[in-house]
Amino acid sequence: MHFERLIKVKLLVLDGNSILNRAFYGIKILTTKDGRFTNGIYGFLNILFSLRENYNPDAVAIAFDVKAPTFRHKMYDAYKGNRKGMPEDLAQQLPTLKELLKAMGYRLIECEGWEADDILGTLAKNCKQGDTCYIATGDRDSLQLVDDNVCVLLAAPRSGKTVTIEYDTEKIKEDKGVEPKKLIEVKALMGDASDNIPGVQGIGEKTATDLIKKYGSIDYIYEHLDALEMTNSVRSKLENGRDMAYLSLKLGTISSDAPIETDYGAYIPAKMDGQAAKSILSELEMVKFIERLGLKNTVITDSSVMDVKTEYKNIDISELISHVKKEKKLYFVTDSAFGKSYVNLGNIVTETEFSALTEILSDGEIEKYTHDCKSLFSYAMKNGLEVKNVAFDTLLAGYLLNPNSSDYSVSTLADSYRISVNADTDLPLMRDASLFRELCAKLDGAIKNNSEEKLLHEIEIPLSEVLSSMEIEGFKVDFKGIYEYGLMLDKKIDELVNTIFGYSGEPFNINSPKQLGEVLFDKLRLPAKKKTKRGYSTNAEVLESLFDEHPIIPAILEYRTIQKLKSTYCDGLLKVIGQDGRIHSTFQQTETRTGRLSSTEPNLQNIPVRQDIGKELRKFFTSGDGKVLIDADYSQIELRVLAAVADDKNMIKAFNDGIDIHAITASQVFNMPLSMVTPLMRSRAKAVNFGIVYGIGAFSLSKDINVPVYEAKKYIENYLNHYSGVNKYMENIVSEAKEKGYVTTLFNRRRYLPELNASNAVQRAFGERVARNMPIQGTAADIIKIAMVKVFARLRGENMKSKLIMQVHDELIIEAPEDESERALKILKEEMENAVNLKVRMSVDAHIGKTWYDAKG
DNA sequence: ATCCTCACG
DNA sequence: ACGTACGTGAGGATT
Repeated sequence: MHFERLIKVKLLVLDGNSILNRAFYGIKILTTKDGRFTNGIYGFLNILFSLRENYNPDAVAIAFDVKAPTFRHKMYDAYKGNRKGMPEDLAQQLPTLKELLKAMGYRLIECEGWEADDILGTLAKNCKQGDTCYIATGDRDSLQLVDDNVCVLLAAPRSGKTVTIEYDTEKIKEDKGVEPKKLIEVKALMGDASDNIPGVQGIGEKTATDLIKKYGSIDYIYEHLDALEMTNSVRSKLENGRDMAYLSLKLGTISSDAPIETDYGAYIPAKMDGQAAKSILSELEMVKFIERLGLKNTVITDSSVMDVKTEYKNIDISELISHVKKEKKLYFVTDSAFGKSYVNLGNIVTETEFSALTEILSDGEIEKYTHDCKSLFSYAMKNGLEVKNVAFDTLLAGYLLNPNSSDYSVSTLADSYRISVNADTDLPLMRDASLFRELCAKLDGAIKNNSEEKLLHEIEIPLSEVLSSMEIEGFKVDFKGIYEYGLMLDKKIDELVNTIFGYSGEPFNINSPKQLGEVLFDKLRLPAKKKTKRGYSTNAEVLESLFDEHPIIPAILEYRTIQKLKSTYCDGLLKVIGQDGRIHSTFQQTETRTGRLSSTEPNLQNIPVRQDIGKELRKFFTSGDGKVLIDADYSQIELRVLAAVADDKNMIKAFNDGIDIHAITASQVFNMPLSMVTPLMRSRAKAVNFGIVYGIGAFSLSKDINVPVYEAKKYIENYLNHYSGVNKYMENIVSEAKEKGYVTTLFNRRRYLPELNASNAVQRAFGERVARNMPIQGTAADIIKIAMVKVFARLRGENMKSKLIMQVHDELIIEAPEDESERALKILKEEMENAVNLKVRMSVDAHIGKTWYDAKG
């Protein structure tokens, strides 16, 4: 007896393997800290979630292939060898994905002897009147399944992301010119190389579509071949290709009789097993999805700030303070919540409360546990307070534990380090507090485990205070000067635009690489050298190679330079000058994967210097009245670090003897006495030195210094022969990285390198270069950070008014009252040179000037 | 949101 | 056959 279902069901069927494949190739690389690949799962979930949102299915079926191939696929294989298997990086992800989907309540379909598309076919075929079947797949083959109730959602890569395009009967007719059912007939005639469908030799898409449109089917065509109207050439191709046409038809037709449950009601999702799903997602470090499934810990988030504030009103401040004093610990999350003892700074209003806080913050006996101590230091500094004894910081710790991450919020850290809420209190605030305490303990353990305690407590935490001071001090600039410089640039831009339009014969947007490409390479017929995803490449390298080909090229190059100066620097900087006439950049301490700082809003670490016209800008970066700037930079810090970490005797000696390192390198690479080294040779050797630090390849070096690849290769070989310590280091560091999964700096800063396990050779090579470079760039970053902490302490300790105001990776700037300047310079140089004690001595050049332009020396 | 380009070390 | 040196941030165009 069969009862018709009363409720009509919208069923979403996913071709699991195909979607996973699309997702995998759509996302570059994504792994957990220990190097497990997760990009396929990540992309799959993104697609699944977006389908759920867009189509709101009542039921979901997810089909996966089971190894044993079907008859149809056996024929494939017989016809054209083995089909490509799944890459190892992806195959590893499959079992976890399945487990997760089950935990989410979905029913998976795996049917011995049947592939996923046959399952799709069967479910499509069984779509009952009134039901709707959506088929999500990346395989165009499935388009043949479309009918009035069946719609295919084709996943396709579109500019880096995977989007789904909806195909119903109309859309297919429009696109392909035939009904969905006829698609397979067309394909049987035209073939499909990517699917190993042979088709009829010599029949292409156009002819195939026309034939099927006219005659309806392959059967009909072959039954009436002699009588049908067509050219003799097509007729004879069809005659010769008869067997292939029928074979192709078989190969391309998706089965619809897989032995599976076909009642859509059976695929209505079960209740999610939240615990299981959450545990899998935490292992995958996919906090975003934990949130999307509503499984997130209820921790300190923006919404809970309100709770804190309302509850705070009932707290007796003096009780709180005496408690903190007794415990000797203050858990402190700025503008959010505290630990067992908690205070919200936003609520500190009365005088007694304020002074009480002063007392606690500056009490060195009381340990402060923070998340983002830089903002605490800033708050204190702006209010004339001092913060002593920051004992732990979860933001900095999270960064040190994995600098590859991009989200170090308390809630995310809590989820990725598997902190669960101890729900023994009904006060949400207490729950947050205990969670934060547990997070501190957990991260502290992890830091110790990695031997990163010194890095955290002696470098990063003290550095936070230095950075907060630098941000607050800011850099004085000459508003009027920048403005007028901008007017001058505007005039030049006008002239250049006229010149360029004169050559192009028509106005166009020079800033648009697309339009520029069309003008240069279509209209003016200049030879295009390179292509990008979106069209012709018009970058400086390409334009320079065309420099003498057409007078428009030099004009465009100059336009680009000036336009950049105007928009990024003049307009950009004017926007961010404060009321005090100073620019207060933000120094990001948890941004880079190597341990460097970065600078934002504005970025003051990329103010022009290499070209004269841009360098002018530095004349507008000045010191306050009665003050000067002291600019000090390390000479070749990265090469010195290389010499030290590689323990290369030759290079160490060269540096310690004070020899020009690029010149001596040239004499080695070109095998001649130092006195015979020409400037050209020196500059090439310099490029080799740089290249070595970056993990060099002969190809890139040859491009950089304009010599043949074999020549570049020879230079590198000579180099590594002479600097044998460097050679050994480069080999060892890569094998060590492969073994451990990460590399470290001299001060134990760590970077994980999941790329080293990639099956893709390009990604692996990248991982190897990073393995060679990060310990060098990172150690240099450690060194200047140590110097900053020391300089800051000296200036403060000696009650000087001089202040650190800038860092540009190997360069520090102090703003000093004129009468302190010589002393400040001495301190700066001394602390920088003696920040660390390596076998290679560090050398610093320092200059005093009224502007950055002058002080740079 | 992502790409392209280009500024810096 | 393909891509091609490490690390950043910002503006403008395009999707």
